[in-house]
Amino acid sequence: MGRSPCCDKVGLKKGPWTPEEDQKLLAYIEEHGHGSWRALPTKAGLQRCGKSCRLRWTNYLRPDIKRGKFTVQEEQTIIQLHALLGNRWSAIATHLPKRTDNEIKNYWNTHLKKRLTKMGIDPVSHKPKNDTLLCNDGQSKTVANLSHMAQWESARLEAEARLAKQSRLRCSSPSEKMGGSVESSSLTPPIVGAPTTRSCLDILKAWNKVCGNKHNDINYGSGNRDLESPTSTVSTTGVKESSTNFVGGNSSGSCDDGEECDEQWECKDESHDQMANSIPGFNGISMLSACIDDHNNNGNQHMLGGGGFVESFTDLLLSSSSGTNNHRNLEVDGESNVALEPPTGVNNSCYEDNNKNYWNNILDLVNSSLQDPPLF
DNA sequence: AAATAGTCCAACCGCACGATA
DNA sequence: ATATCGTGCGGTTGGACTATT
Repeated sequence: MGRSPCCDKVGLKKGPWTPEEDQKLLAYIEEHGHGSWRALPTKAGLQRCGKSCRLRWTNYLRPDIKRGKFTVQEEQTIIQLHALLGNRWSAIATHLPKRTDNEIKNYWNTHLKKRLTKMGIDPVSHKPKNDTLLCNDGQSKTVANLSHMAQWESARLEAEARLAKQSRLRCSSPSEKMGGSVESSSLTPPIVGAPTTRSCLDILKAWNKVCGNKHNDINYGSGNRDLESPTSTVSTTGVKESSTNFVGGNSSGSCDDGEECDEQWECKDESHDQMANSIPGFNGISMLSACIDDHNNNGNQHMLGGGGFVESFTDLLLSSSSGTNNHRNLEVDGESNVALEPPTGVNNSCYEDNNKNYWNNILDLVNSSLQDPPLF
């Protein structure tokens, strides 16, 4: 399959865009929509290739782009989603309204990656680099299970992104193509069940929930610590950012000293041992799915392998993000913290502890680092 | 004040993939 | 079935800006 050049390079301008060029592009798209990007430059009177125009539009000129500093919440979301999805910037961007994949990518590369590295966390695997903190077998198994989950969630997010794309393409009028309103933007497609920042965070909240509340008693000393601290307070900025439980409602303190962090990692080992001993053939997906299935209680999405798991998980997330929560014992908003009923017949606390501790530690470290300026 | 290093980010590049002829 | 087109995506670059020496 041959690949033709995106444009005739001769005589076309490259490099930074001038205000005049921006104006031309904006004016043209406002009036006609972008249509075929390849044909656009000629029609718009621009000495650029279509690709350059498209990039300029999607990354800079589009009206629904939020510029400026990333909030702590956005940072957390990026870290969490990156842990799930890896460098799938477009998928991550789908869950960060008004942010472009390019912007997120840049922010990751220039800020977050370095921050994690400095904290001794591998920004690729999101694992602490210091293996002595971990039980090797337990960690590898946990990560393997987690990886399966991430693959499913990744597939789901990609599907959502695809839907968003299709939805965007369906917009025929120029004004719609402009993404004139925030709600109809390509980043936040106006489709039922489409991802939003809210649902993104709920993924993590739900995971937090699904992966066990009993954990609180073990690791946080106080069983209702999440209750006490549903939000993350960032003292360096003086701004109290809302946050997810997932990232450790205890963001501002659990890792203030190394011992407590170590404690959590040690607990991970311990709980893994319990898991390994008590659940032969343990499988993270089946565990979570059983849990999800128990909550959905619809019986027809019985999971493994096919879309059942993904759909159930999605349903769970969507239901948890909706204002009215019809699922029993599932409340993910920080304000309420009703204990999640464990799946019947499954002792999953160990695995849950492993996963939750793992993710909580990452974000705890990030949060605590934010309060520790000398680190950065 | 000049040189150097570091940071940031817009823009480019090339590959991949779906749609279509 | 194949070739081509159009576009999206992730990786990388280069220049502007800022901080430090």
